[in-house]
Amino acid sequence: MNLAWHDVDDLFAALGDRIRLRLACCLLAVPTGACVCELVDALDESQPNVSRHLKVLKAARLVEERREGRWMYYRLCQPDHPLLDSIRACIATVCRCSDVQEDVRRLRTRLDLRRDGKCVFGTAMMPSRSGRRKGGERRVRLPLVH
Amino acid sequence: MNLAWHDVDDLFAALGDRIRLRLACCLLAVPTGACVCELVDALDESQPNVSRHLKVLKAARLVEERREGRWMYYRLCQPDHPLLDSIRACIATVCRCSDVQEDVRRLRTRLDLRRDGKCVFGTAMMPSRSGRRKGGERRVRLPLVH
DNA sequence: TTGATATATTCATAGATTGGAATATATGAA
DNA sequence: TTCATATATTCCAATCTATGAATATATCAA
Repeated sequence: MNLAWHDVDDLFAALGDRIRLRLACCLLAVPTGACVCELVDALDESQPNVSRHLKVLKAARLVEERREGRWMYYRLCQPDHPLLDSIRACIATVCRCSDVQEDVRRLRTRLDLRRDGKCVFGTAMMPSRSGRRKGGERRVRLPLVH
Repeated sequence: MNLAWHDVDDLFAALGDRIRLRLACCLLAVPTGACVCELVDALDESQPNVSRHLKVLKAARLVEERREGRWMYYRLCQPDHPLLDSIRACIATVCRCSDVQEDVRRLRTRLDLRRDGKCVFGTAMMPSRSGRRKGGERRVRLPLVH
């Protein structure tokens, strides 16, 4: 199979951003996918920003999305090209060898809040590192029971 | 070994540009390195541009340089980290599966002009695809005999 | 020294990228 | 319908990136 230049450098450019690389590592750690608010809490970045960066990853065909009610789940695409296998190996190495471990740990904690394997909370359920959320108090919200 | 974010996304960003990816592929094909003018002819890009992009690759610690007389030879760094092995695998796949083959072919043709394994010509020894060089005629220059 | 030449850098500028703030959209529940 | 909420988008300003053109630097030869 022949790759267009267009696709190839977009692939690397997509990973050439800290936030997107962190997202990719998180998604590699959760093969079935994570929803936006879970990723927002894992990275402690704003929701619009996470959403934007996920869009870039999607445009590069690194991730795919599926809607489930109000939640959008993103996961890494299945590698359908040797290059994607190599890219995946890179992401795995970054996962192993960098401080992205913290993000993954926060993500796992967040995933513990799921009910029946599904996200039932919005964002702002995690203690913030950066004090981004004003007031600082954790919003208390009851889980939606389906 | 732990990687700083700084290093990691710079690495991907360095490859997130068409010209730099083409350069990386060319250098993978010539492990002992190629000089700037050979790469200029292989890619048919301007010398300042090739020089600039090589600088970015160097800053990302993907390539290293050595001077030999008037010529600067660039080559891929030896992988000293698992991530660099993975990155190399990516570049190799791109080499195999994309139209960078044309660049590598032109580079090999250019390398045939070497004497004793060293570059003895400047740029503009190759027929131009894009008609970038005004006049269009190939500059005739005698090789320097050392 | 002077001249030729391989490479690097500077300058200017067009275009792309980033991210905060605000807003829009989409879905589900009541 | 109306409200709540998960996600996406738009607007905007700041910043970064890419590249042509011109120039500077470095090396070698004479």
